Amino acid sequence: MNDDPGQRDYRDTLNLPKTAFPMKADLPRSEPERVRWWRERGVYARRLERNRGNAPWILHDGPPYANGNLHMGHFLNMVLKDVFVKIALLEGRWAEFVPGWDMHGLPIELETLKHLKIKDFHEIDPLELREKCKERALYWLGRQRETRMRMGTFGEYDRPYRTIDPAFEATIVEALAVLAEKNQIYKGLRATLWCIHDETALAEAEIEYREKTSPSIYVRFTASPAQRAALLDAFAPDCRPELLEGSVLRHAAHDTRAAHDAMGGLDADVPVSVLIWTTTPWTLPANAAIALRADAQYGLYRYGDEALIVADALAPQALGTRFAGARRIASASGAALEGLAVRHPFLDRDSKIVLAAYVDLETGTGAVHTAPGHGADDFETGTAYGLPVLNPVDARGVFTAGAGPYAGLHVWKANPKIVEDLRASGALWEAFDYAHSYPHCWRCHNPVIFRATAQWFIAMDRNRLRERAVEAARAVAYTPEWGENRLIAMLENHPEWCISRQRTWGTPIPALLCTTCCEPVLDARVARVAARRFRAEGAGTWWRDPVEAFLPQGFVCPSCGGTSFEKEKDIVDIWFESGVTHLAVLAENGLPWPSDLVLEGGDQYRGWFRSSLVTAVAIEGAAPYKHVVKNGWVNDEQGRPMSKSLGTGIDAEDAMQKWGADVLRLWAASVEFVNDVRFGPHVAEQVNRVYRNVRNRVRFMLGNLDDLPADAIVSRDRMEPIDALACDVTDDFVVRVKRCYDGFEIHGAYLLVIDFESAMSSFYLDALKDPLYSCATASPRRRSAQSAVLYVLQRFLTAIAPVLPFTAEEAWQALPEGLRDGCASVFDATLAAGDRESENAAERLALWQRVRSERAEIAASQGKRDYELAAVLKAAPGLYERFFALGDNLREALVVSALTLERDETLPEDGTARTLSAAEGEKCRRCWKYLPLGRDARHPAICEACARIVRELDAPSR
RNA sequence: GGGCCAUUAGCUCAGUUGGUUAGAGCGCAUGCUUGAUAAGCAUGAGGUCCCUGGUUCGACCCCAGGAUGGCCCA
Repeated sequence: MNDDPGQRDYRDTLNLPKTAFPMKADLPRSEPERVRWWRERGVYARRLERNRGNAPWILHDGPPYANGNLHMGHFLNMVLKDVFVKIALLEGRWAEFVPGWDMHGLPIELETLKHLKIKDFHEIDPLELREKCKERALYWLGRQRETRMRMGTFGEYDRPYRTIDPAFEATIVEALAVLAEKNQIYKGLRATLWCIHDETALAEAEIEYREKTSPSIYVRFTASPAQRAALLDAFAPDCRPELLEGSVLRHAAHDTRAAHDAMGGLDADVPVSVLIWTTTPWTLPANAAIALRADAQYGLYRYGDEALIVADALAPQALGTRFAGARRIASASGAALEGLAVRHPFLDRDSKIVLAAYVDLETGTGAVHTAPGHGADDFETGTAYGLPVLNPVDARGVFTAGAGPYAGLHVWKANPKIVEDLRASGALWEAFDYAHSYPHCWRCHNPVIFRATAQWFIAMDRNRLRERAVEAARAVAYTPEWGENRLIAMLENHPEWCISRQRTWGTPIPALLCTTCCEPVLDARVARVAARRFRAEGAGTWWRDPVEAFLPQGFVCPSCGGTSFEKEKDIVDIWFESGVTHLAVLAENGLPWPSDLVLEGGDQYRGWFRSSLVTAVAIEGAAPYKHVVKNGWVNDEQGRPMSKSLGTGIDAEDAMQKWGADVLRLWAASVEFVNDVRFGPHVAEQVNRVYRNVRNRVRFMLGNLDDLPADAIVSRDRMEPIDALACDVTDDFVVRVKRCYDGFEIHGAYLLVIDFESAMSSFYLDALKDPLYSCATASPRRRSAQSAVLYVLQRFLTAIAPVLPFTAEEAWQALPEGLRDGCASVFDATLAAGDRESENAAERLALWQRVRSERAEIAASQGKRDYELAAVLKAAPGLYERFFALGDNLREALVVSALTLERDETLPEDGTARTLSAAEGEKCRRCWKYLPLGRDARHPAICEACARIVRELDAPSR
């Protein structure tokens, strides 16, 4: 210890920050503890209970699929949902959140089969397979549930909804009953997307498009002699003069006789063919027609010893190198050729010439090979023209006897064989490999085929369902706004919804087959019996119990009156299951219907947003949600999609282990989530630094509140002017953050938070260090400052709590108990600005800004800094009054040792002028300001104010 | 091939109805501080606002075409 009073170290007489809130967060370790802490205390449940009775606000969870670990895409979506739920809770609304899981379906069934090392699912008893699938789904649900809670999300995790619950399965079947009653569901033969690997029909939402190389072939469909004559009759000779001989013909161009003359070179032995293009040779056995476009011009092209019919627009492309040697001798519109026919290239069958709107003039020949059994468009054309629906392919993709010489061959193996045969027979014009995007099964990733089978469909065009769905969609709000058009396009452009699947792991469609008349029966009464049984004992009863158990008293076949039935084996599409969560979850929990918000990735416009809307409109007559918010895709740091197969996917659990959930949650706020976003180690590190910023500033505030007794808190109207201003600024911050939150603008709130805390730190808190450190502990100046810091911190923590729940709670718990406003958790607090009169608020904020900019000017001045300076500040009259009212707070805020404020009428309105000079006196060893020192001989190195404080402290305690 | 979305500093993003010198945070460089210290403060460098045309007195902003990336659809 130094006895020289001039050398005394006054550090221990200051009020330096002190807090248990560590600078280093160690989130990966502390967060799981906090999750338990919240659960043990029932923080979410308590807050929800307190809000019950207030206005409800329900975010309805679209169920993630219970298969595999959660990745950053899940993280983004789940955290965003949680942020909105927490905002609503903090604003006092009844925001019960029931998380859910989609647990039936092919991926789990396939994974389970793989697990059991079973190749063909027909080999295992359905009930046994279902039991195994259930175990598997529950396993994944358990893991995902843990991960989801680890993210810091709140919700009813003890009673999530699960599509495998008996009550849920019953709801699904009840929904089918209602649809059956409303005549909204039917079984029909249609060309549906079919996976030959998984042996089931697929919905459009289960398709992904990938690159595939297919044989691209141009094939002649040659006319028989009689067909040839009819075709030539329909053609008019080309009237371009350079191709015609003699003006007479030009004038008689539309006379068929003249036409024949013009085609005089076409001897009877010159074959005439329609040239078609296809990339699916295997569908040729099912060809029934060739579709042309009514308004397109088709030319009859003479090449060598044959004549070919192709669309003029495509002739150069279709005829390729041989186009130059071809001569166009006649033309006809597509419409003129309707109803004619040519021969199938290898089967004893005609192929009829028909018209279809979808024939394009971009690729191919303008003459489209049409097989109603193997294409959706083809099927419609077939229906319109009464063409046979040929489907010579079985469930595994093997040709049946109907395919003639190709029976027994797998479709993909048949492709080269058919091409080879066509070449041998001379029907092939051209063949090459063609890379294009082709539909694949999104479960097994194999290419799918179109195959006509009998399936159950939701009839979109009965009862105006499609139109009503569009109308309902128009009544919904969207973020982004173009989501409305997107969703409506999905409703309008899609055919009937195929809801049946030929698998085991799902909810059975309670349909019967009448053994008398062989008609399928889906009857609401039967479905309701099934629903009752499902509710009581699960859907397994459909496989376990005899058909009689599902027949209502006196049930007979509606078609023939028969009384003998078999159960159908189809299960329902999982999109239908998740599409009725609004019925199973909202109603069953006593929550309002429709929900206020749904929030999913953009792929759900075609998925859950659509399926939910369709079932809701069909059953309830309205949309099941009020607002649709879409979040973007999570790509890697180069903007490329993350993919499991490329190993670029990032597991949410791993990321949380590395950076902590709060850092990642801050990332979610730092990006514009509506757009596609990027994530990777560099991005995470950047956000991590921002996080540390926030954390340290919170820590600083906590450090200065450690000794503030609750009864020393100064109310806002008795605070010093600058402190009251800080509260005003904080109120403004809260109001603006709330406005962002209420508009789902998390990123906007993030920007406000960054702006607010950095301004607070560099301006207010920085200037406040002197009063906080060097004023007497319990002095009015210091208590006022502390009270403002408390006010700022409480609001700040409440405002960031939705995004940074772990950190906000940790900081809240680090507050001295008396300073928590009676809130045991930050989630007991209310997100609201103070109730102070907002009168003159704008003026007060302007004053704050004005002081800030004066401070910035002084800080930027070269040479001297901080307390080395004394300032003379001249201000125009109006401003002078406002500055004057701040008293010594103005000097503090400008961080100078001395300030002279002068009124100057010559300055323009609101103008100021500064004169800076070296402060007189010497640096006080205690407060570091430059002041006259040594008035107290016992403390020669400190200023008078400090000396007074030190004397007080040095005095023997009473 | 079609529809939609995005493109502003190395990174994440602001940019009000078209109007002087396009901003913030992080990073980087330099300095200060060592009583927020693996922190805090200040200053600075860094931009062909994706490109090309057009409208306009004036365009990051409006229009047209194109490029790149993403999603969805065929």
